[in-house]
Amino acid sequence: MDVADLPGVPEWLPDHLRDDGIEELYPPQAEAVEAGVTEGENLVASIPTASGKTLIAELAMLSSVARGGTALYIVPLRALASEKQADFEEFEQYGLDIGVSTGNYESEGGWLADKDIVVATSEKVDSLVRNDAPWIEDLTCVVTDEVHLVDDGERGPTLEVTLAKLRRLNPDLQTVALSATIGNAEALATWLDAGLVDSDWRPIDLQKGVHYGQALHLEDGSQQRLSVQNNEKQTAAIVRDTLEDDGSTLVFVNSRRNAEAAAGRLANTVRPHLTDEERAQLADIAEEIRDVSDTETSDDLADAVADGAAFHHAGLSRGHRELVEDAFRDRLVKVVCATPTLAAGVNTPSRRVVVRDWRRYDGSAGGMAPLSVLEVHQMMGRAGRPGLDPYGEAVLIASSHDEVDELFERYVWADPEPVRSKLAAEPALRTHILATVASGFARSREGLLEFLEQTLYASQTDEGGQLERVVDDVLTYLQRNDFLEIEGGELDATSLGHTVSRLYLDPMSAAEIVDGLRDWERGASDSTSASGAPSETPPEPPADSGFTTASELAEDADESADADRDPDDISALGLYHLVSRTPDMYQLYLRSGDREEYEMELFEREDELLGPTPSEFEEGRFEDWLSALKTARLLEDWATEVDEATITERYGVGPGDIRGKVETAQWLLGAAESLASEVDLDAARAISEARIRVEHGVREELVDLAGVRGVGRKRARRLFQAGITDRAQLRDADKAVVLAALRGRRKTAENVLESAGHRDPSMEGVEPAPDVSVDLDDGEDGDTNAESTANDDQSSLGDF
DNA sequence: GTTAGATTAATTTAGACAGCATGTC
DNA sequence: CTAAATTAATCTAAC
Repeated sequence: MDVADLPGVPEWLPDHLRDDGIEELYPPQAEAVEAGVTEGENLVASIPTASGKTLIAELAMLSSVARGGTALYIVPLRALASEKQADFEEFEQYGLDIGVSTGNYESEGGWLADKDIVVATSEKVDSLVRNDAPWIEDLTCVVTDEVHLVDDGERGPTLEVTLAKLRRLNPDLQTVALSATIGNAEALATWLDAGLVDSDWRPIDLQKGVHYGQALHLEDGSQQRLSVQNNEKQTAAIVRDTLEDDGSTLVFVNSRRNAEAAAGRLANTVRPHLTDEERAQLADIAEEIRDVSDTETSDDLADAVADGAAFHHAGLSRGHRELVEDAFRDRLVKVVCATPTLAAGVNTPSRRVVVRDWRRYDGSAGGMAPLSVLEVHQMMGRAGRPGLDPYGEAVLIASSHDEVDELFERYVWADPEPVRSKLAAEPALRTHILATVASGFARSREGLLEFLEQTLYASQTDEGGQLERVVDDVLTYLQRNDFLEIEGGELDATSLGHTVSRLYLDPMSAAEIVDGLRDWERGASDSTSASGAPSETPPEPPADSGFTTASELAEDADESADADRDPDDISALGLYHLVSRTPDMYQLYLRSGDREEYEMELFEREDELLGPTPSEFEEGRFEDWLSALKTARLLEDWATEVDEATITERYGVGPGDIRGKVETAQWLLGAAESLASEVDLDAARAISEARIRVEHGVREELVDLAGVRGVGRKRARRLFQAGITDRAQLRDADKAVVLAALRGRRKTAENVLESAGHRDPSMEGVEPAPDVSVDLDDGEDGDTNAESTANDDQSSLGDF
């Protein structure tokens, strides 16, 4: 189909596409147009990655906007949100306004209602619906990227429920859903009353194959000789073979450690193939990587990158990931060894893809479980860069002759599994039922069931029995914990329930937080193994309404516990532990030896924790309590300025993990603050301080300084040591002292003074004061070596 | 008694969304 | 219903 023949699109679009070198639509795109995407029709497109999904989305959104509407593009990852934003900003030259909204980033330039196209994560959309964002009703077109994720047990239900809500709020809404190739695309189409484009077409050829021995067996029956020399591994042989053809390779492995080890080994394979020019550029990138953070992970990565190899996993910080992705796209880095981060993440195509490990540890499966066909196909789909490579090849590695056949059967020739709704699970419904009632989508049990009829789950099952049972269990739970009231068949969210729903908390997290805080105020301190019934659910609040009531005061007398404790005495550790044991925080793994270590720690600091310690005989709960303590300790270390390298080593995590924990803690502490005032508990001040400290990673005395833009934990500490102890002093500070404290970096010093509001931030002609020491004496308590870091880079996590 | 090397046992294991309210002399 | 790659611990044999 010629781009000139597109019905319903803005008149500038054909020329714009031609400027991009697009004269003809790809076949699946043409099918989509024939099915009416540009004319407001619903559509499900189940097509391979890199076969032009983005253009289908753009055609739908642009034509909808041309008719005077507003479009929403839903993505599963924040990184994808910014990638799509960059794509769509091309249209700003035609007067379109693009907005982004995710948990940690909101695009500037005013209200989302003024935007023509908004990109957001599914959770953010859900949250906006819960908070009655008015522009939701103006939407005319919603595009969902990677809809096959409705199959995901944790996050799938959110997407499912959110789509159902959007469609219910606005029956005329055009719904376009983009999916990887899946087994049952027609089920999705039925659910969404949509036309279907289901195609395997790809713009460049993809050959799947299996390597074994000295040969690469391809799916078309042919074989390529691909010999393994001396001691090298199969993967190395494939990488070498690709390099000889001047191509790059993406290797998927099943653990972080494997990714790092493989990258280290493959560096030796790549090194001899680099030109001097490439070596020099790679050395620069390696330096940038070292500058991102001062940890072992960072060093290892830099070493590999200097040789043209890299690893990529969630333990890397954002900066690391971006440097690796960019260097790989620029073809400087020739091999990336990655965990699944790269399979689902941003677009990083490669000539060849190697799926080295096809089994991955899965606790719930009791060992190594084979990856799903869908997941392996997603990885393989990264092979072949449109316009750059003549073809793509995706290779599985077999270690025996039998395995060759098994891999062909299991993955090469296999169809992806059907997608199935995971909505009928209690944790998912706990959250979504509360939200559905709180935002008025349903006011009775029947209304609730009727609403749930509009989900994929309902369209995939015949008997509603299972769903009804779970709904009733959840309603009971929500009522018992005072999130919902049920009166004469009428459902109503309590004020607490409304707050919880708007804060986007799992009700169970909210219950844990409220109970913990209340427990502290009651001063119930005879905690050891005194917990009551060994039930999974947290203790119930009093049956009558309200929380701080006379009945509780009476309880105090009963227990003859300590007098009420001062909420200001709640320690940061106590609060970090409280939010860490919540289902919204994903826990750190307890390694061997950790158990004893944190049992000791628990013994010493039990008084600081909120709520009764579970008995050691309640295996699961006690373990959770300990691993929450480990997480809490990590957060406490961060908030006492312990060096990043020390933390990564002490807890066996990467710099990216610290960031993740800190971010989650920030969010949950913010929510805890709101909850505390909601239920009239007086802990807001203590919570707020703990939150700000973990946000900036500083001790109490630096909180003010670290609030200045451009000042993170390290610079704040240096300024403090130089005698500048707060923002006001910084504003009127002696420039020589500031410059010395910032290790003579003029530009940095100017920026800092400017954001502090200094009347004359210019550093021209200023010399660093000689008597200012700039050595960081890390915030260690002396139990481990505290090495001071050599560079001045900010490990502040708050850049966004 | 020491130590290099071999054998065995234990340990570890992917990823990542969300609140709120903005700032200045 | 299921594993594999490291790493730590232990053992062995030669000196």
